[in-house]
Amino acid sequence: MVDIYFLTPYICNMLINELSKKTGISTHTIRFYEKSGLIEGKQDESVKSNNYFHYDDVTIEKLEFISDAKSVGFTIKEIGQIIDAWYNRKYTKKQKLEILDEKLISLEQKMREIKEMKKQILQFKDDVLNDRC
Amino acid sequence: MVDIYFLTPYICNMLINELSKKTGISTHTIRFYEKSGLIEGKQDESVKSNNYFHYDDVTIEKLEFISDAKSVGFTIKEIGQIIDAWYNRKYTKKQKLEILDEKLISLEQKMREIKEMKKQILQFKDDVLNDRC
DNA sequence: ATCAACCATAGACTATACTCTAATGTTGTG
DNA sequence: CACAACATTAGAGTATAGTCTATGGTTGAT
Repeated sequence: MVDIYFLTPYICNMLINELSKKTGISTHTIRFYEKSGLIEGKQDESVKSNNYFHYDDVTIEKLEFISDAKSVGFTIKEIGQIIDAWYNRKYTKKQKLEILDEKLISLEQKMREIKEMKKQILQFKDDVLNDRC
Repeated sequence: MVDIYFLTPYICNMLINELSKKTGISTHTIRFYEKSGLIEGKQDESVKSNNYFHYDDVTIEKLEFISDAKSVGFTIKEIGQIIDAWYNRKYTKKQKLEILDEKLISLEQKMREIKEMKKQILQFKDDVLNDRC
């Protein structure tokens, strides 16, 4: 009997419920992300009795990346571009690097915006403390 | 004749079209923000022939703040809380400082998420450059 | 006085990102 | 072998944040 784990690229194989528990993202939302093309489960061809999707550890990483990205204002579409530039074969090497560089620039911009906001909120605090508002 | 500008807190008085041009935000969106309670124009009581709203320079600052905040993932509701904590009288001093501190913590969190994303995208670039994807 | 360029309100419409329900099938433990 | 706890798809419903249209009034330059 051959150990299947030597034959698959999957370190770990889980169904959607386990993936949901490990990431804190609901199964509904995970399915929504899958329909949106951000992640991808695999059906086991050798099992004919069901059509369950299996997910690996990379999917957990992707979902954590998606959570971070959404939290700082990236859209599903933008997140999809990043993931595709990393994982997908539909782009050339050059295109991938262009997309990733573009997103790095967005990140720098967001970082500046956060610093500006922080400065302003500290000023607001100062205004409140000194009864200027 | 008394100069009205000595009697008002307004440095500059403009109508919605000028405000739109100065901020790059459409008049529709500005009105939407006004309905949402983020900004507030003032009608000139002495003018009976129209009901035009007038905006001051602080409104420009607020709109720029809103743009930054939206860009890094804050919702209208959260932005409203910040602006109210700064400008509004409906909170006590203590409540205002609590809200502002809470938002500073959100900003720190977002900054961490951005740094994490940056690290990952740099890794993605490395993967692409070394044909690991 | 005319007319383009503005102003206002109300409400319909759209896109995004979920979130939930219904209907139905599968698995595994007592 | 029952049945709780899982799985699937399709599609409806919701919240958020605009975006647009219609209708009607005002302003200011010619």
